[in-house]
Amino acid sequence: MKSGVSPDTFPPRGHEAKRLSIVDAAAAVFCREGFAGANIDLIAAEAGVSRQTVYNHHRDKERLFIAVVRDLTERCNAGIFATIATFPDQPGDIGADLIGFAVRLNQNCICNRDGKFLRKLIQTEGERYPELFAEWREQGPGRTWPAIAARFARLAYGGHLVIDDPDVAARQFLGLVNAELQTTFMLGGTPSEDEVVQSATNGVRTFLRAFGKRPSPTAMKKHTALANA
Amino acid sequence: MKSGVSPDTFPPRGHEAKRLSIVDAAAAVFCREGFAGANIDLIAAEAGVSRQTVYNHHRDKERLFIAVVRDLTERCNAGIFATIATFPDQPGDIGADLIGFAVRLNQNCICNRDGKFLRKLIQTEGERYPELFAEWREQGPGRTWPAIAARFARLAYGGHLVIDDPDVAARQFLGLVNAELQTTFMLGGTPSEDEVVQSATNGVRTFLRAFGKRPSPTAMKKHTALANA
DNA sequence: ACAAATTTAGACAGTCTTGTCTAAATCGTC
DNA sequence: GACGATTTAGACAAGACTGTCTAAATTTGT
Repeated sequence: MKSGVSPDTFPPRGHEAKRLSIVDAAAAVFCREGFAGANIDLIAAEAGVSRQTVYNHHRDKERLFIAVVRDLTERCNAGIFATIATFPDQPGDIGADLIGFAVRLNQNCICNRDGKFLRKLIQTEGERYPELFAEWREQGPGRTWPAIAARFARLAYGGHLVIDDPDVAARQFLGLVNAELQTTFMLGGTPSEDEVVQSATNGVRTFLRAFGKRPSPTAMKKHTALANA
Repeated sequence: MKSGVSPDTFPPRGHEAKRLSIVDAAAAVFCREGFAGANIDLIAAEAGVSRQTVYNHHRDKERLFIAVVRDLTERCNAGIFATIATFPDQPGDIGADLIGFAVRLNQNCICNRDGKFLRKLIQTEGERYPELFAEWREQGPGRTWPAIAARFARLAYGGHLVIDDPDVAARQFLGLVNAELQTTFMLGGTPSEDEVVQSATNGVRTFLRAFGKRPSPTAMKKHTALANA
């Protein structure tokens, strides 16, 4: 019974910071080296603590790994939902607004440190921990994709888009705005902001050609490329 | 100076089969366990040879790994180019033809054993061997994507599609027809044929809404969903 | 059937890693 | 300043893995 400021932390606090730095360092090392290649000594050194402290907070390597994935999933989900809250429900310029949303989603949730790490861990160790990653699937795409779909449904209901199946449209939106980043993602790289904007711009343009309300008269400079040779 | 039948293979042949089975087993184990977790004894056992034979063909673990990636890249590229040769240059029903092409590409090149293994190795170990995977990038996406783009350019030139930038269209085509398979790919799974067909069908429908010649009168049952409540 | 090359099984040294243990040092709080 | 809890450094046993070596067995071509 301490001063009651933080009700649910057994050890006082201040080394909760240590727990955090351990999980952070572990995420980085697990990503770089893979689960088997990750070295507890290295994690401890990178976290700035002794090896024993690592074993003190997390009983063994496997539990540490699970804590890392849980932590990343939680933070990434929070970021994604925060970004979904910025979805343009009543767009002015729907093209620019969707591009902005796509760029925010990429920069704040997918290309940032947490997103990059979580993606890599899922790809690398997903098959080794089926339940853990089933949990991620439910908590992650299982909740975020319908949330995005609901926003697109609302845009369609408001007459800004023509959409048959909002779930399909949401997945295709993500596929389109990330279409040019696939190779970079594959290799674990981080695309530059220019690349993100470029891919989002091209993706949204195509998305609106498919789902836009009509061939709206804004900026329709047609490059009818020699169609009748 | 042997009988000259196979000019560039030092050992006669017949244990070239062994070399193959070693590389094959190594691919499977490297994928399952990662580079650090892969065990040479296990690779030898899975290949049906002794450990010494593994060290005999490939000097050490790292060279074995490199041989695996080179081998997979080569075979996957061959498969992709073979499939690109079936691209519908003069489509009858362009929708059905593009769906067929997308399904072939997925089933024969991306979802098959080689494709799955190569993808996983790139994701898992890409950062550890920059030159090796730079080579893959050049030989793989660097050559296949322009080849697909050229086919789309031809369709546009023939008046079957309306495309500004064939490179962008090609990448977006791939993004769209794979939009519903992302989660499965992430976790290293193999989508069922139904899922592949479904994703391709939805993807091509959207692709043609964006790049199709016109709102062609075939099957336009509009679900105008309560737009004016 | 013979000879050369290849493969095999097993042992081996050296290295690395995990997880535990202990005693000293440090930190936070009263 | 003192007390309790936490952290630290280092040693340690047990096990796993790589890469080498040797001698016997097997395959291959002629």
